[in-house]
Amino acid sequence: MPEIESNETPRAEATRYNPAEIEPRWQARWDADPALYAAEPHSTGKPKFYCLEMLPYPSGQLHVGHVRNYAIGDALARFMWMRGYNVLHPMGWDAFGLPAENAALKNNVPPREWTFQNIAAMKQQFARLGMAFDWSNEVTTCLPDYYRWNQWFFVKMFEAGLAYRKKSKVNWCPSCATVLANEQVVAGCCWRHENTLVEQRDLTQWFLRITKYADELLDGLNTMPGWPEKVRTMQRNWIGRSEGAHLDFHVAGEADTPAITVFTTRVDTIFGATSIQLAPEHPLVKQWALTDTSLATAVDEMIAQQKAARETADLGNIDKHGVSTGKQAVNPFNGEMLPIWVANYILADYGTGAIMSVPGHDERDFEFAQKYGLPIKRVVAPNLDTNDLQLPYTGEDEAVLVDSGEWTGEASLEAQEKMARYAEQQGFGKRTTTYRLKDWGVSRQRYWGTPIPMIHCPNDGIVAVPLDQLPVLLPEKIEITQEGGSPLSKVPEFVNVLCPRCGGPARRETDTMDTFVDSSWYFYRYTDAHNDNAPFDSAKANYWFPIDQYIGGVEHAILHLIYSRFWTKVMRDFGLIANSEPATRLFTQGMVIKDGAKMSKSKGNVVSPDAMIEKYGVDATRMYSLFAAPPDRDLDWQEEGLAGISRFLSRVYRLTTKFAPAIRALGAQVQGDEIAPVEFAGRTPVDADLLRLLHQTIAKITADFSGRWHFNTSIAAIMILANEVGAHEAAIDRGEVNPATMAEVFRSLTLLLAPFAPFLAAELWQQIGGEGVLFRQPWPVADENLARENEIEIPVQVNGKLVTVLKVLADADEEALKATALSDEKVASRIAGKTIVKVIVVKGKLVNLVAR
RNA sequence: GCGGAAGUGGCGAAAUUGGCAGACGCACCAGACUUAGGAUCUGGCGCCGCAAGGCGUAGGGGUUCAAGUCCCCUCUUCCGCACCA
Repeated sequence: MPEIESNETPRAEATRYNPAEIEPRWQARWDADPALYAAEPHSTGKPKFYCLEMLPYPSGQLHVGHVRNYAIGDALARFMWMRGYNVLHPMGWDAFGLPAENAALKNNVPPREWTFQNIAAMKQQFARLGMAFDWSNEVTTCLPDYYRWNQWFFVKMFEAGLAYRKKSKVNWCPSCATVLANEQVVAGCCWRHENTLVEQRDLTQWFLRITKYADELLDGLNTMPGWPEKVRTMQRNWIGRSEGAHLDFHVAGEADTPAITVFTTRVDTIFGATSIQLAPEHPLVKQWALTDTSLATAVDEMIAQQKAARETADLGNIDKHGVSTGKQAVNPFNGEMLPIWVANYILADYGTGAIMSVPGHDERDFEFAQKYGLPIKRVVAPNLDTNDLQLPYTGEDEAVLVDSGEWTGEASLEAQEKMARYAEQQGFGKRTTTYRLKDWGVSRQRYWGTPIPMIHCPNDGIVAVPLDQLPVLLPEKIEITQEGGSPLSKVPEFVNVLCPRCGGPARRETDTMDTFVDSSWYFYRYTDAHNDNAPFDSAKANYWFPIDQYIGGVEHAILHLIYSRFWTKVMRDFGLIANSEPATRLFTQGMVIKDGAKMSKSKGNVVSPDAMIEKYGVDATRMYSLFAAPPDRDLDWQEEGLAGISRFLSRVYRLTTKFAPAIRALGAQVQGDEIAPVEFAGRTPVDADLLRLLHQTIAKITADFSGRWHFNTSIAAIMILANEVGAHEAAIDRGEVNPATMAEVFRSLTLLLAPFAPFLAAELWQQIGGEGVLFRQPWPVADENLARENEIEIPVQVNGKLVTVLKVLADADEEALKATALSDEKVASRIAGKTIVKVIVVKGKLVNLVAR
């Protein structure tokens, strides 16, 4: 029983909205029926709808951002059920990762135990929040029955040449004590440690050949209108395709030295090249530095300075400087001698780490040439007669070549193609495409991740663990320490194995996989999570895929969302699935902020959903997260607003429960969707008003779900409807409303509320005598005839300024509107003494009189 | 620097196509009920003005009978990328 305050009247008790009593009661009922939200067999003939929210990391606590994310997805899933779809709405845990190891260090609890405790706690929270998840295909990525398929994919990729090992410069986070992928470096710092600068280390690591799919990943973006343009743009920029050419410049007088290959997108400007610039890390620079101590010193300084700049996260603003090597290279197009320099603005890991410097037509080269007095030539101009052209001029679309030998007069864009072709014919060049995207480094020197299923054999080299020997289990007994290096390397029984090929002693790979591997394909596993023979059954995946709606934070625009697109393409090429893209529609919800700032423990502005739930209930908390802002925008959490939602729900509760006995008494009339038809003639004006607004509201909310997802206005519309019902409360009391109208209004109001306030809606559904599970009831259908207004208000303007608002019949034609407007007193006084030169009448919209 | 999004009352926001700017909610003000109110209900609430009326969607210009919405310029904020040749 609800707690009753000492001096409240019994009547108040009976009508009081008490979510603390209602919500746990319904939660218990739903928990007792695990099949409630389960997807149906594929044979039902219903259209399928795969509704997916990004799975959480089991930190142990849901925050209000989660509540918002899952409130959006849950509302959509419930709506789609009510619209008759077969909905898949699963959930799981992105359960590998560093926090579990940190917790182990701090609290001396094994990562596995910590993780499962957190999962249990968060699952409770999900249940308390009334999230309609189908747990029958729960995925927990740290369990062997999941990660064995990571290993399976890894071996398959290794066999297909998509997973490989190489030594390279990698990002190293000292706080994580592990390597990071390029995608995990944000502004020079670790994505998990905003203040920890990432170091560069030379290590041998495993990579996945995502660059093989660079073109497809890029071009596919054009076929994905259901993804936000922002995300597609970010991915385009990240992939960074540039078409250009490699050109070889021979070093003058050094026949034994290999030619310097530069990458350029502007072959057409080669007659304007006045130097060659090498990255400090370029192999030739290293070679020359061996015999040139001043060069060596200068280059070392440059590298040190770059490192320092990286530490202030100020790499882009570093002053350009360089040093001449004293060598010269030959321009293959005209034989000119170009001095070879080393410059700090040349990136070693983009293109070839060497460029031809064209100061006349590149801003960076211009800045550098000015500083060091290198010649600046003009070889491209908007037209042949341009003499006073300001350099650098970087245009190319409508530009022509000047002072470029036999190429003079060619259009810039055509010359790029022709000159590259010429270079190919002459053997000193090749047309090339360069990408910013690099292969995905997946090795992590950590414990709590998927063991990479590879074996290092002294005889056979690198050997994959045979598929039938998977999974390679992560050892349970391990001491987590803060020392560097892979923790697994300190577990002899893990490391020491026999080579699967020769049977001799060998060593297991001790690195684990990046946790983004886990999340790259988890949503396929949801379609068949208990499969012991394959990652999933293709028929099942092909039924559900692509995901119809994917919902998550924009922070994954590049990381997870590019990796999972890559993984999808790989699985397609392996013949496992038919789709090339994982999700038809992607929705990125805004952040939840507080007092204008991102919530963080250090700022002390974190809002706990538990506290909100305790005070206002789940329904109010969920509904507020949808009401306070459109879901794609940032939401500033204001508790006062939540109180407002709570008041609204109380009003709905009071009104509905007040009339519930009468509605129940109508008995069969309210069953299913069999509402007794309300005859036009027998309807009172109040009936007509209520039904009109009801059907307008149904139409609006239905449109919101299929369109812009502005649930803030959907909820506002429900409030307007409820307020209108409340305004007619006395009329209903007096019997001025047809009981069938009242029944329809309350019944539909409850159904409309179901996606947003599931607990209250379920309670009210029961109270008004609704049968069956609320979320499987058909969504109400708007009746255009009932929704139609017969009288509307039309603004009348004179010279574009509002003069009055007239009530007219909705179907009044233009002549009638004009006549009504002209006969109005206010209008007449406004146009007195003037001549009407023009009358603009927009039927159903307005009348504007132009008078002089 | 480049790319993207945005800028509307005291606050969160609304305004599918150019057509009554500020729906809905918060806060606030007044009143009712009340021993009491951080409950509930009623009314008010962009700014200036007693009013009539005027002004008003970051600022400036333009197109139009009509502009928050379309075009040009400027400013500010947030996000992403950041020497990508």
